[in-house]
Amino acid sequence: MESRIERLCVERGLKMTGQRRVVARVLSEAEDHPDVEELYRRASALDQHISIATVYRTVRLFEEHGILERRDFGGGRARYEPTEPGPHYHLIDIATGKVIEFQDPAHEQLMHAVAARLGFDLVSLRLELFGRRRDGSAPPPDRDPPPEPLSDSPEAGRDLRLRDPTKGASR
Amino acid sequence: MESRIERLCVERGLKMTGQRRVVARVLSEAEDHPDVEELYRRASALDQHISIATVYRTVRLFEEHGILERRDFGGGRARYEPTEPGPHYHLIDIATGKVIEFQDPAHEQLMHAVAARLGFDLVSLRLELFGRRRDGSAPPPDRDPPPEPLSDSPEAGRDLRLRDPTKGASR
DNA sequence: ATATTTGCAAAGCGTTTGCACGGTT
DNA sequence: AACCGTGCAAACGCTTTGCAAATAT
Repeated sequence: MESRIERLCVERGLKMTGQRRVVARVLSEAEDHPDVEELYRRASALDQHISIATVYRTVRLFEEHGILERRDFGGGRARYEPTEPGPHYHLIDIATGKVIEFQDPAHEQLMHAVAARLGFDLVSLRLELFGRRRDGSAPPPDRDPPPEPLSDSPEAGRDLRLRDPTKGASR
Repeated sequence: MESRIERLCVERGLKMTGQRRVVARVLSEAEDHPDVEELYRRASALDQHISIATVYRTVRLFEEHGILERRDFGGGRARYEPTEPGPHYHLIDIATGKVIEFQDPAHEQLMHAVAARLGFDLVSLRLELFGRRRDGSAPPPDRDPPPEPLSDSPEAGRDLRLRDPTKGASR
């Protein structure tokens, strides 16, 4: 079966190799924001004939073609998610590392206004919220229209930079 | 002469060595958001007896003591600035890499509201604007109350990740 | 048939660290 | 005097890359 992302690749004229197909499929099925190592793990499960170097090359390629978006939630590794139509942002649960997506058009307007006030046209912006689940609030609250799609992902909630005491160094 | 940051160090009981004094002074005098290499360069100009490892250790120490804040404007290297009283954000000129600081209390409220809507207490957030100077707008516009302090800094305006064609790789 | 892609292992970058030495309190 | 900070160079973690073999069009 042809995955959604594979279809995008073909549309954009990318040469489809076996490993690209696998990565495309893994990405199409991802509900979260995996890093390269995680993609490699999932891809390997489907097809042993993939090296991590190829995964790196593939995500870069896909990103350059607008198929994928690279995110940096702190932690030193890039995270990826398929490009979605509208802009959205991320709230990271610092206790679990879970990532919740949300939109906020009002915020966008505000940032355009801020940039304009400073004499700039806003080209892009980066926004991430780090929060702690309110105890007393069951998992995601279920307001009228659900607060927007959500997704989860691994990663210790780290605000600054990594500092993993289980390993030697870090960056 | 004792620099502002040196004073903070003493207040917090840090042992003041020659190299820490120099780094403290460089930071006190910085109007921008230098990375470690730049700090090292400036510190070396004042005192040869400093190694870059010490600069790394010192900024980490200062950061752990709340004297310094680490920033990540993309580009793969951490940038530093002395801790300031209120929170503020950064707009990066993608043409020049210049960094302009701004505040926006309204934005903060909004983000608290967003987090609350999702069932979270906002612990911290990361916000950076990337923009292009409006041609037709002289440098920073001079509205009633000046649009807030500004500062500049090196760095190619790169949104994604580094990709410096003058060097081999990058991350 | 030919230009691209892959795997492997090595290199690169920013950052941290082990160790012996030197300076601070 | 005891401890802590420093310099050097080596190690680290993530990512990119050179090269020869494999593959897509």
